[in-house]
Amino acid sequence: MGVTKTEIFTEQQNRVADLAKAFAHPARVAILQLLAQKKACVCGDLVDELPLAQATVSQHLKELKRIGIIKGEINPPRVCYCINEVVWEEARQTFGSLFDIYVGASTCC
Amino acid sequence: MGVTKTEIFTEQQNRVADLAKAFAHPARVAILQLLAQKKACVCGDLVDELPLAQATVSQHLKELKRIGIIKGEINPPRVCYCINEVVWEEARQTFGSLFDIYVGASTCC
DNA sequence: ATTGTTTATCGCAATATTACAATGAAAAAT
DNA sequence: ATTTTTCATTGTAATATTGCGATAAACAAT
Repeated sequence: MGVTKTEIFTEQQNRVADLAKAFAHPARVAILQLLAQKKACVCGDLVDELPLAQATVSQHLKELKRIGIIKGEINPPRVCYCINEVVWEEARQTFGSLFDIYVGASTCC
Repeated sequence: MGVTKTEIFTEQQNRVADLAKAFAHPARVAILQLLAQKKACVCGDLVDELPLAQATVSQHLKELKRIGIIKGEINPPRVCYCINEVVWEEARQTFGSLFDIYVGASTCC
């Protein structure tokens, strides 16, 4: 039905899924790469760097802000975006330990 | 339009997005955790472990196979699933270097 | 007050995803 | 041959996502 049954999974599983969603679209990967590569905040010129309409970029930014992995600081008339260091580290840790639960050496297949 | 413009992004960005999709739904996270925790392949009892219908689980498995992160070996009447070690490592590397491009210490925000 | 600049939001259209019942397919077991 | 078991696929329904034009909002500068 397009409706995910979040209530039947653990908090951790839902959080992993949400963090993964931040990277689950090439446009958002591109945005995050742009933000991560700069030391300073990127003030709005994301639209110029991406082959997408301003409304579309704004929507992806909104989703990234919902997840928490970026921050937006209003600096009228611009808005400056940057990586949220805390959540970025949370994501690094989360995926790090996730990948570590598989130790390799399957006995079959 | 619900249609991602894959052609306007790099191969790498599209691959990251695809790998992230494997983890972008709590049911798939649960499946991957189950498979990763076992040494041996899991032969079909995934449906019993998950609060989802058999058809739904099968659909998620199909998506994970498309991405390549799991393998399915037919062993009639069962099918044994396991992590694809190569792609699992690819994902680990991919996300590892992705998280490393951000060095922290933003000068603003 | 008006204009210009920048970003967010709304509304719409199209496609994608999620979920499941029902059915089909494939092979072992009876 | 029929039944049973297991998994995939099909069909259907509902919700989510993606994309963009148009518009609104917020503020600076004139």
